[in-house]
Amino acid sequence: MSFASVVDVLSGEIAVGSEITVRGWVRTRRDSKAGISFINIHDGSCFDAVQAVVPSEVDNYQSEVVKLTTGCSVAVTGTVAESAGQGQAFELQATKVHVYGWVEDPDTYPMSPKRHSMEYLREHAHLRTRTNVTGAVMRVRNCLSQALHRFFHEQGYLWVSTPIITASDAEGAGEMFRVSTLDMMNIPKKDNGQIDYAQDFFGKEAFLTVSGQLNVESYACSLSKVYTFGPTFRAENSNTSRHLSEFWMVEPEVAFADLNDIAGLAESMLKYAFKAVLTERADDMAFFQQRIDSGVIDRLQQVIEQDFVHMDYTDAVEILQNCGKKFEYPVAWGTDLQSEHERYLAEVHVGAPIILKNYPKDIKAFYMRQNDDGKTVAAMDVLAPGIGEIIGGSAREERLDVLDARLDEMQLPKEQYSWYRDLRRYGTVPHAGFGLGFERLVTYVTGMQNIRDVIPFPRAPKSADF
RNA sequence: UCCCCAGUAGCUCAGUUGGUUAGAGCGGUGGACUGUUAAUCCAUGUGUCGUUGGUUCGAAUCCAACCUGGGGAGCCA
Repeated sequence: MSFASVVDVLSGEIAVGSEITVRGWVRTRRDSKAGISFINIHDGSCFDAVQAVVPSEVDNYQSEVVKLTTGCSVAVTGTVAESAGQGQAFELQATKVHVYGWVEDPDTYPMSPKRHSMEYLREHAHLRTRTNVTGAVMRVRNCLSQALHRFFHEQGYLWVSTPIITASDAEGAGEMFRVSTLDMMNIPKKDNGQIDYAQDFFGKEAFLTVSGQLNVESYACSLSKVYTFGPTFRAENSNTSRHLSEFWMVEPEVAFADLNDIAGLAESMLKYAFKAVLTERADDMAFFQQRIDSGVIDRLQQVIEQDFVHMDYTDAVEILQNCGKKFEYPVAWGTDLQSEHERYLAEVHVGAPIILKNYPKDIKAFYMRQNDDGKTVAAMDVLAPGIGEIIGGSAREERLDVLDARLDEMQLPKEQYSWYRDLRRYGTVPHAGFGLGFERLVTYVTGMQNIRDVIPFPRAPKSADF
């Protein structure tokens, strides 16, 4: 007798007639007065639960088996058999049922076998892991994560773990969380009344990172092809279905690459990940298609088959101005595109992900490489229908004189970027990279509406429970 | 942070032009039936009506503030 996962039983990997033990949680129990009970057991190894057929001859049938409710944890021993009923190819003919843990009060067990709203599940984030939807999301999330690592590994990229704590408050990508061990009730002050950060843990102000990009550029300028994949923090007071205070980001950075190179990288990376999900998590994707978003599989299939549409910002502005649609905000060259504009381009004009390139320099970050026209920078955004920006990237300014001029123009302190400038002083090379919001990718792939439902324990303004 | 909406049973919601005893479905429980599978059928219980304050003879209902959640916007990934 050996232990087996539900997936091993249902996939037919275990020979009919084998005696095994399956361990997991009860999803439903149905009794037949003919003297048997059907118990569906899930263990997270796949979407479906395995059906255990328990005859009344089992020792604890009356005392325990018929009292099992949704959520109880059990080990069921029996033989694998071809199912006599509809709905599954294989099942478990039980000879022994061991109960690990009961559900205190079935009436108030939060994950009762009925439809729950996503908001309700979020408020029970420690138990929503038992549900179909959260299980499916987490398996797809894992699949995407593994696929991305595999993709970069196969392409010869090194995974570089950039620091989560940073002393630079000038990364320029948003509000940051402070990291400090100072006693908040007794903050040390300098003579001039300002806080004396010299007494803090790092001897200076420290924060949680908003991006690994600047750090990983240093590794790209020596190891050539690198990427980061780790948590990122934004203290923005963003209350939307596509923002988190703590999220994961994938940031490849490539030496000797230009904007078109990384646009191509983004495209092949996404296609690789989508293919992996469709082949490896067909069971979960079928569920999303059926219950969450009826177009989700076709959409991924189309993205895989079609070439991404590339468009210059300047051309996009022209299309928006001439499309005849009335927007709440006017479209003008030099201003950032609004959500409604991005949505029109991705959802109506193209109907698929679109790569927008070469934005006006004044609305983009200091490190983006200036184009020869003097007006634009080599930046790109990948916009996905329904979500908006899923990837943002650029060629990096590798010319020290141009970078310095830009720092001056934006009144950024050069001292704080001394090590970043060194990369341009010593053997500089053209390089480029982008950042992929991992949870936004999971949202797109699953068809889920809210980003808070595709990360195990979401952190957002006024929300850090569990 | 701004705009809009919501908060009533374990869950999803209905109700209320202010007035005695607060409603349904699902879930739970008990039973019937059945190789069942979101089973079906019968029976059955459940409520500080988000919090605090105000108006009133009387508030779950009207008003105010606050809290929480949702949708949209901004910021971005």
